[in-house]
Amino acid sequence: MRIPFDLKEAAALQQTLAQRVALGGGLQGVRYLAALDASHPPRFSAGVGLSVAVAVLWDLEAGRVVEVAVAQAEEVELFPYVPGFLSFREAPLYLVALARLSRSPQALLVDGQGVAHPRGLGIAAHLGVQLDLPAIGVAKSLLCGHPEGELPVEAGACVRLLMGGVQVGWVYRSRKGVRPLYISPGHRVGMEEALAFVRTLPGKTRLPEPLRRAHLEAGLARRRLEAV
DNA sequence: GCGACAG
DNA sequence: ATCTTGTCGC
Repeated sequence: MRIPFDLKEAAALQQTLAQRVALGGGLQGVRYLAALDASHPPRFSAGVGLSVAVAVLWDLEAGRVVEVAVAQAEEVELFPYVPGFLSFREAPLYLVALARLSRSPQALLVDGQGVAHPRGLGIAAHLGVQLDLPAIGVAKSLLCGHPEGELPVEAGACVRLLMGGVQVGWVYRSRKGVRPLYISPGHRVGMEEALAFVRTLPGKTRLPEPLRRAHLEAGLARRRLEAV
């Protein structure tokens, strides 16, 4: 993956890649899913600190984690975090982690936005297009867009996420009373299908189990690597 | 110019 | 993203 020199070039690259995003299709037939999440060192640990990305291979049929692959890098070597350009910071690490899995996943579940992005290329869309795999973005907070109305407090409730009048994703209440999740297709999956798929995932907490596990593994791996 | 702003 | 125990609420 080519890392841009500046945001102007990065934005241009996103606009080009966004044209390759294919929206539509379901995930029937998919058994192995890769859940992606990353962990970065605290701000105040200026200078040194490792960033870690993990790819948790989840067996949808067995309903369990079958493998965990890790990729690391010095945080200072990574592209800085800038809202709207997250993929340039984390995607390179995800690509390494995915390559280390003994089996290739058939779809991706990424911690971040899919097409619910200023230029239509959130990290889930970027990875999906680059790997040509079905991908769905599951973000814990909103980057852009406006919820179409009030989201009911009940578990399972959802409202459309709009940008300029067009739907780019969903605001989804996974559990009763919890803050919503922002679901958007990344590549090779439809709007309805993306939400339907996330709803089929197991989990008793706000995040679907595969992503919750990825989040835990990323944090554990980072501290485990910095300890030595 | 002002507000918004994934991880 | 990360630092963090107990504690309030369903």
